[in-house]
Amino acid sequence: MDKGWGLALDSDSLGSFLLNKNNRAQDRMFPTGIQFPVSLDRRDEHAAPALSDENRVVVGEVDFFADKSRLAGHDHDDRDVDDSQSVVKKENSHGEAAPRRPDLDVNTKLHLLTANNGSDQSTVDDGISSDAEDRRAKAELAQLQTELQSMNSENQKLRDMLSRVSNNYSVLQMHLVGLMKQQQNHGADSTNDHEVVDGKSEERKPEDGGVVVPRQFMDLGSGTIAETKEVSQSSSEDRTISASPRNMNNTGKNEVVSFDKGRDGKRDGRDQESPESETRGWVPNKVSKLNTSSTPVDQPTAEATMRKARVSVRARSEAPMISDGCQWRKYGQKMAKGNPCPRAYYRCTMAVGCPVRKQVQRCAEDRSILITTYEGNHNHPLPPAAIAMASTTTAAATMLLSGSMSSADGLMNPNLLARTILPGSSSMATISASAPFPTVTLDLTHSPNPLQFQRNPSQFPVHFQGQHQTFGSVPTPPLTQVLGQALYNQSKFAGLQLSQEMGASHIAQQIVAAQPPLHQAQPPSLADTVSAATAAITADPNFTAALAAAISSIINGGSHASTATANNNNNDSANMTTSNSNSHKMSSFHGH
DNA sequence: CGCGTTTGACCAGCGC
DNA sequence: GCGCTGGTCAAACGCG
Repeated sequence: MDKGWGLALDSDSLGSFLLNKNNRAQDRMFPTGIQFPVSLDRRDEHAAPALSDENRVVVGEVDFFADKSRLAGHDHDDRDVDDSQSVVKKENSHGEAAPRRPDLDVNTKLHLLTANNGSDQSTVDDGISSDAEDRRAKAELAQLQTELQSMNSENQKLRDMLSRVSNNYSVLQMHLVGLMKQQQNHGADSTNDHEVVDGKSEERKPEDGGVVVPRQFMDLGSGTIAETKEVSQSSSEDRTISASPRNMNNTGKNEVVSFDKGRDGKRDGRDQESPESETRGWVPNKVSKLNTSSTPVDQPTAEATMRKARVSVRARSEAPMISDGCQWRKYGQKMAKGNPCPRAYYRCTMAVGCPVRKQVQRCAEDRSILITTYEGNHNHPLPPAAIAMASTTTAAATMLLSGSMSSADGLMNPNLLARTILPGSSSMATISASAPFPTVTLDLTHSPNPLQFQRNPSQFPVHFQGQHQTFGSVPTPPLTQVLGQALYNQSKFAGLQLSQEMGASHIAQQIVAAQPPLHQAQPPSLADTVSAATAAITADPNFTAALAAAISSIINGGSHASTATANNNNNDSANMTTSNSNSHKMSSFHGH
């Protein structure tokens, strides 16, 4: 993480900007001091505190067009100023601008992007107004009004959703504090009781990362999100639950069972006898005793459901396996149906009992594509770089999944979430309604031209159909595009409304631009943080899987950034193996 | 010798 | 009930 923070802002690439309901939404989202989880653990002076009132200007409820209109009122030396003004004037001429508020004047330096911004910029200043132009203008106005209404509707839904998420988060956070206090109280007679597996106490080694983090904390989300969902399990739940029978006893009741009770007697015996058994806490199939003592009896059901969520990364790689900063041990290989390439199974060995698994398989259609699927939450600290990167994406992932997690019908009503994340997105229906687990797929295999990358965010669809969610068609450089989506979601999470028509870098830049110049002298803002993260992340190939892991973390319930994993597509397994010569030593984190 | 991989066996879920 | 499939286990093996 020695990369510079510089973010090259290309003013020419600035797209439209929809600034909306900044603080108001933020206040609703994070009451009682809960901050927007975007702060990057960069341990860096540039790392901004989370989005907070102290660091944000109160922009208030700003109409999209009014906001853009404000651009005209500011002088700046950006070379796009004339175009922006032109557009603004035109928009004002339509009477769509909301009342201007001097205190909200923010010079975003944005080149406004509307459906017709490429052609109408000269139609105002020159004073020429033909009938054809009037008709076109009216049509545009109608279109814009429709879009505005749509956006407002989406915003409202989003705010409601975020409000629920925030409330849940607040409640669960307090619950966590209580649980941790309970754990401390029990610490004397049951040291590391949450780490006792099969009657054996796991050893926490400093090599894990220097910080001993209780698994309880690492599994925070698992439990908390499970709580939020425990009332909502239905038919799909049955599917998932049945897929995790080892969580249940033979009666199928939601009783908490210890690890060594989950499987049949034969397996139990093996697990108990095997010296490795304690390292095989395959959590998705086994319920932690931690939760036994700290959560409602029926929680394991929901938790088991959530743990089944997966994150899949599709990337082109000739290497047999992409290294991601974690240590993996192969424990199996199978021939999967419909694919001549074997599927390899790995488990994380960075810490004793880490439940994370991943599967690696080449795509049957294109064997240059390596599909890596992650499942589970790490129960150990990860390299700081991974944490930092994951922090950037956690909010996006939270937003990504908030609809599922915060509402009883989340998983059953994915369309709402789809509209929320990317309203209007209609392409690339990659769903597998039959998908056994909720899955987020990062498709990093597409390589459209750079212009598309810059200008066409439709290359970055997000889909929430069925229980399968996809970041699809991420172009080259894919990481930047992934970042763009993350930032897009993040911006929504923060109350900003950015145009879905923007490209990845646009979003990052506009988040930066959204920060009022007057506040530049203040401590790093969200924008600074994001821009810094943008610079670092877009240059860092580890980001991809960091995002994937972050999303996985959220899906599986771990809202903590440290659940993230970072991938580096450039390393092969040999490299990883070498770096893993010490089983307790973190593998090298390339690029940091 | 320790550690990781290979590989056949085993198990559970699911569909027919 | 049976077969298929995915996932995991663990002994055998290889490597440094």
